[in-house]
Amino acid sequence: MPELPEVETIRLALKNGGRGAESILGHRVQESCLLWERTLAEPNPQEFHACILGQEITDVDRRGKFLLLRLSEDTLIIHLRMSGDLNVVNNSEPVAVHDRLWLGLDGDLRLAFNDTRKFGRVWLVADVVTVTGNLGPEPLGNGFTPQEFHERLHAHRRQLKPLLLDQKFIAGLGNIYTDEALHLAQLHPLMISNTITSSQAETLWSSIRQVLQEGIERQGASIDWVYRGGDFQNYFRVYQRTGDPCLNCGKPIQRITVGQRGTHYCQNCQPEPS
DNA sequence: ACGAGCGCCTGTCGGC
DNA sequence: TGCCGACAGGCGCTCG
Repeated sequence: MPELPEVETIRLALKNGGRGAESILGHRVQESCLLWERTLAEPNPQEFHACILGQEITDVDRRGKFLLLRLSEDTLIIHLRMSGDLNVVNNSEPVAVHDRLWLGLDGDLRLAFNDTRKFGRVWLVADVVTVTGNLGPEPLGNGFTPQEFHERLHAHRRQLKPLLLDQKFIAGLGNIYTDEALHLAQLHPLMISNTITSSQAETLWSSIRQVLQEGIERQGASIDWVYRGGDFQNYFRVYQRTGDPCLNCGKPIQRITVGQRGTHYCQNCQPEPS
């Protein structure tokens, strides 16, 4: 479910309070409970329990779609994958149906990792880079320039859509924001990356940043049965708008499958590559 | 180097 | 009503 803007929204809520809960900063882990074994990628459950007890949560960062909970000694890394979410509740509340891992914190709080589809993963590591080391540039970071982006596009000969979804190429984009960025840049999802001009690359660069910023400002998108509180879904240009009029030209939005992912675009505004 | 197919999981929705 | 397939915001793996 969550892409960069949704993960960022969750990060800010954990760090500063929000989404109906208080900040987890400064709280100490007093208890841990793993309810679905495969949720914990590293280390093993015994070591995880022994290591995390007593550590204080000092900060909450993000790298791509990974949440980084900085603890006194280690970092708790969380990837929400398709259906994951993090909830801060009073410890007296019952454990929720799809909670897979929860941490009891001092101050009567519980941080619960809820994940219906069980695709999410959690790591407790000393060195974050062992998990996030292969990620591409952070699209909203200062180091991400149009020139470097153009060079990176030309270093591959791949369709734009699967390339933008590749976290090693750029970190944080998922199916929604990729379709939105390509439509804003007026580039066809099947266009081959090394045929892009420098001005097209710059347009795509700014489109990616624009849709991600919009998503963050709207506190992410809420779709299906999972509700996040954001309302970016009301501002989609193409995603899940198959057959609806393009907001630019009025022609119906098309849906094709690219790399097993539903892909939405406008035939008129995003012409087929020759 | 690249794309296709599949596995991992649970839930919802539309068609019959 | 029930059943059944398609589909879902992700990603790692194998294979050709």
